Amino acid sequence: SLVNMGFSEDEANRAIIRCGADADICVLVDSVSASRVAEDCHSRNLSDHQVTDRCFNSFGGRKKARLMEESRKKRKRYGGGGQGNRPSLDGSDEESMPLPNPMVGFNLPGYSGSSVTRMLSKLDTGPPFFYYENVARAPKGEWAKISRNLFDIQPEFVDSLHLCAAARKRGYIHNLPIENRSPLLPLPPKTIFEAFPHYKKWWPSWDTRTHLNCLQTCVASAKLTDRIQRALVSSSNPPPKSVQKDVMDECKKWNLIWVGKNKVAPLEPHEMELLLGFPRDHTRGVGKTQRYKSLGNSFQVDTVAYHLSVLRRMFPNGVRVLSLFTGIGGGEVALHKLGIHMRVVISVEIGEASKKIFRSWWDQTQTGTLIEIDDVKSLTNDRVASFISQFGGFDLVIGGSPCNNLAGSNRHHRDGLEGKHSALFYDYVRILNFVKSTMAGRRM
DNA sequence: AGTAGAATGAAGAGTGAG
DNA sequence: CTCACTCTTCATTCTACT
Repeated sequence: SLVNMGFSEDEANRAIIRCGADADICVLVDSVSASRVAEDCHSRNLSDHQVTDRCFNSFGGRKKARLMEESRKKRKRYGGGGQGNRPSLDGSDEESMPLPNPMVGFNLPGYSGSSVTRMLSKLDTGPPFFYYENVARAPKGEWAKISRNLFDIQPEFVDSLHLCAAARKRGYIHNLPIENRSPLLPLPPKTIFEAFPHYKKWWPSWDTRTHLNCLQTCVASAKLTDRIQRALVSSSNPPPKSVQKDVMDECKKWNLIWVGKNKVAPLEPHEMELLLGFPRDHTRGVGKTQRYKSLGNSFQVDTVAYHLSVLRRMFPNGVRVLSLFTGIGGGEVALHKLGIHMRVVISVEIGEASKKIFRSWWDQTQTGTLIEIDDVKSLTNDRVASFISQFGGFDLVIGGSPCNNLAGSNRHHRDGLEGKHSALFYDYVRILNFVKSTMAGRRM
């Protein structure tokens, strides 16, 4: 089982020796986790100054002054409560919801211990637990609006670049505990070269990227990469600064990698799967365009799994999940890789390709009950109520609502939360509130 | 009906000099 | 503090072509 969950045979054996052959799978996973974290800290202290700096030394000089200033503002905005969960009540302040720098959320593996504590009101702690996700850089004021609709809980902004080799700036609002989180193991490759060592030989010294930019839904055309290749072949080595700049601009814009002499190319779908924490070929079976699209719209599994890891101790017998906007199942893959059994998943997803991908993964890996629903609009409160009585409630309501009208890449209809697609957020709110009130009424 | 290619910037945040 | 500048961004729409 441990090997199937992605641990090495060696690690599994050591854990079994430590804990005994009849130990619970959760105990074994914890054991491997602990030893990996210990190892990771050890090696980092010796070699990785960059991370160490960010960890411990980033509060000096001007940065400190700025952070102090930030926290002053925050205290003012949040009424001096110190926990940062409740906005001020006067409503006179503008809707500022500053993004943290570095964007590491409440805490991340390898970034010292839990740096933040928070207190949630009893009304907010559930059941059920809920987990909401969307792009961090939404238009101004939109995250304040999202937060207002989700019990004024402060978003946790994380750039997955701190956990894997590609950037992914996202905001998460959830009512999960934030202490005693544990990362998915093995830890994902943290740099481009760790993820793709075989490309190192083609990587020019003047391309200093260590991380990729955000994986999006479209990729560069072969004609573009051809043009770049021709430009490089017909210039000196190394090329003049102007050519370098043009090439680098395209590489960053389109997330290109060096796959041959003077040859760049977009990531293959299976390489995106790797970066996002999915099993290889997870999205295989649909057209390439669909694979790119659904991967670009997906969770970064390791990031989500880190947040969800606290559920493992709380639900040793598995969880009942209401999964809205399931997509290719990033949340479910995270739970599975954490070793958390899914007794029930009600999955709402409208995309045919995504549904096919998710169903195929489920059939291969899961034994629980899966119920699929096409449209979130057709999941009426009555239907939710009948699911609640059928399964006795939900333990987790999870989903990232459509980002189309929030995302910076959208030139045409970046209309904010009220946009055609992104307005489905309010169905997430509707359903979550209904589940909460129904379960509270039945004292589940 | 589906795919590939190309064109379509603004918005915010961060940075560093002055 | 201002100001100029750099950087990044879960995308949409139209066209040409199988």
